[in-house]
Amino acid sequence: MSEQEWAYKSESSPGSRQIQLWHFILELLQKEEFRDVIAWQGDYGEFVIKDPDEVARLWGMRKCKPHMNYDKLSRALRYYYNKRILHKTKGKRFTYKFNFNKLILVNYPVLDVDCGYYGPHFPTCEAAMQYPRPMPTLPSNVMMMDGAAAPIPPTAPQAVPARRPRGSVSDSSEESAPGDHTAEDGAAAHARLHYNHTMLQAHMYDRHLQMQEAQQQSMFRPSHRPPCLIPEPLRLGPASDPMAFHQLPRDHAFQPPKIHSESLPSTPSSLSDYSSSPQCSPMFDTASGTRFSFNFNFNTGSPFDRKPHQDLRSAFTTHVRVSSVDGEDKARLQEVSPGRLTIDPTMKDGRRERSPGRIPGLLSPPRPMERVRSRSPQRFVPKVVKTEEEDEKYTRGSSSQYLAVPRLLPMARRHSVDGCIPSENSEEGARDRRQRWSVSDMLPDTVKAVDQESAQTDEEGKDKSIPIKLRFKRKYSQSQEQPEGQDAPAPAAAETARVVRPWLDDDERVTTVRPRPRAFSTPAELSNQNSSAAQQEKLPPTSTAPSAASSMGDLRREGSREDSIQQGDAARPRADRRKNPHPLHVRVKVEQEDEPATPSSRNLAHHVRHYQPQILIKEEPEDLDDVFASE
DNA sequence: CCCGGAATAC
DNA sequence: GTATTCCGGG
Repeated sequence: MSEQEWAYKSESSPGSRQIQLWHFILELLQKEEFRDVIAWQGDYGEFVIKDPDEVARLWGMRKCKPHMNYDKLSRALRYYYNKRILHKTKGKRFTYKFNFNKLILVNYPVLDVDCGYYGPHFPTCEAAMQYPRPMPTLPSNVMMMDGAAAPIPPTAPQAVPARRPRGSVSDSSEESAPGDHTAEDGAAAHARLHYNHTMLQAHMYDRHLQMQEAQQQSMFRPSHRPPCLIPEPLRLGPASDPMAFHQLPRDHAFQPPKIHSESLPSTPSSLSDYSSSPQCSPMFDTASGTRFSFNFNFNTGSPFDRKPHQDLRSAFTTHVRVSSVDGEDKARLQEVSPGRLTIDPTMKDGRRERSPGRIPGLLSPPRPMERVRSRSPQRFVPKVVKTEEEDEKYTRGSSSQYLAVPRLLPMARRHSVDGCIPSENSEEGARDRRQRWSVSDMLPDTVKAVDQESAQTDEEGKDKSIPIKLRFKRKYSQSQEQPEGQDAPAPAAAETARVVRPWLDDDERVTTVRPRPRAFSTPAELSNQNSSAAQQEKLPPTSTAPSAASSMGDLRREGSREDSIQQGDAARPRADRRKNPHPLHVRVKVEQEDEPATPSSRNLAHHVRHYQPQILIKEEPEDLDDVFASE
C-alpha cells in the first residue's frame, strides 16, 4: 500500500477514494513550482490562487475532469466552508484560508512526522525542531477526541538527517529536488514516536506500533520513496513492540484499504506510484464511462509525476504538529489526570533526544518575522513570552479557570519561541495568538524546565494568595524535590512529569469522561464522527484485538469523582488501566463560532452532514479546584 | 467574483 | 460523502 493512501477517503465513502480538493490545494501549495499559480499568502493558512484557471486545470487533470474550471472548483471550495476546512478571505480575490487548527485532523490521519515543511506561518519552527513530534498516522478523530493519553511510544535509534532550512516561499532559493527525500528520511528517523493516542482508542495504539515499525522499516529500507505516511502493511511481532504496552493479536493489524479496481488501478504498485494518476487515462475511466483524451503531463515538474502526497504530507505535518500537539496535550492532560504522569519525549536510555537539525519549511511561507529570525535549530533558545492573555489570566486568578493537575510541572508561562510569536503589534491579533496556544505545549520539557527554574525563583516566598496555577507550579517544584511524599508515584527514571497547561483557554472547557472499557467497545461504535478509525481497523466484532471508543458514544460522562481520580493509576497494571480506565478530566476545546456555519439550509441533515463539529465533547466546565483544594 | 441551491455523478 | 455541473442572484 502506499503512503498516499491516507489522502484518499476510506472505503466508507465509496467512489470518493480520490484525492480531495483541499489535499490537492495543499499539494500545490507545497510545491514551489506552483508558487505562481497558488501560494500561501497573508494570514495563517491563507492562500491565494494566483492563476485560477491553471489551478482548475491542474485539478481537472487530477480528477480527470477536462472541463473543470475555476467556477466549478470554487464551488467545491465553497463546500468546504460548511465543513470548515476552508473559509473565504473576504475582500480578497481568489483568496481562501484553511482552518488548519480545526480541520486538518478531523478527517484525516495524522501524518507521521518529521517533514521539512512547517506550514504556512507555522509559529513554532524552532519549537518543533526542538521538540520533534513525529506523529504516526492516526485517525484525526483520535486527536479530536479527548479520551485519554497513551503512553508515549518509545524512542528508537536516531538518524535524523539534517534538513535544509526553508525560509519561505519568497525565500525559495533552494528547493528540494524531486529525488530529495531528506524529509522522508527524517520522518523515518523519527522512530522515536512519542505520540499520544487516546485510551479510548487504544486500538490506535496498536496501529501506532505498527506504523512505528513501518516507519522504522522504511527508514532503513533503501527506498526512494518517502517513508510512509501510512505505513505499508506490516506485521508487528511482539518483539518489536518497544513498549510492550500490550501484546495484542495483530492479526487485524491495520491494513490499508484495498484498492478497488473500479476506482483505482489495482496494480500492486499502482498506489505507490499513484502520482501518475494512471486511472486518469481513459482506459481506466471505466466508472464515468466518459471518453476523452487527456494529455497527462508526466514530465518532471508536473504535480502528477511525483508522489503526490509526499509534499502534501509535509504540508500537513506542520499543522499536524500543531494540532497533534494540541491533541496530545489534551491527551496528556487526561493521562495526567490526578495521580498520573505523562511521559515526556525522553529516550529510553534516559537521554533526551534533541532534534539535530530538522529544518523547517521547504515551501511554507513563514511569517515575515520568521524569515528574519535565526533558524539555527542548534542554537535554539527559548524566549519566554508572556502574552497579555496570559497575564490577564494570572491576574484574574479565577481558580475555576485553571485545570488542576497534580504533580504539575510548572508551566510557568506561556512559552514561545523566538521568531515564532507574532509581534505584539501584529495584525494577527488575539485569534492568531489563540491559535497558537499549543505552541508552548509542544516545547520540550527541557525548555519548560528553563522556565520552571525561573518560575521557582519567582515564586519563592510567595504565598497562597497567588493563583492556584502558581501554586501548582510550586507544588510541583516541591514534589520534585521530595517525590516520595506524594501520593502520585514518582516518575520513572526516564519519565518526567509533563507539563500541562494549568489553565484553560477561553475556548476550552474541562469535562470528565470515562473511557469505556476497551473490552466493551464495539467497532460499530467507532463509526460516529469519523469513520477513518473504524474503517481502517476493520475489526470484526469478534476480534481479539480490542477496539476502542472513538466517539462520544463511547464516553460515559461522569462527574468528578475524587475517589476515582485520586488513587492514581501508576500501581495498576497497564492492562488493567486500559480495561477499567479511570474517569478522565479532559480539556476540550469548545467550538468557537468564528465563522458560524449558518444552517440556513432547508435541509438540516444536509447541513449537519457538511458541518463536522470539531468538538466531540461539549460540556460545561467542571471546576476541579475542589479536588486539589486540599493542597 | 462570489454565493449557495439543486441535481447528479461517482 | 465529495465533488461536478448548472445556474440564478448579489
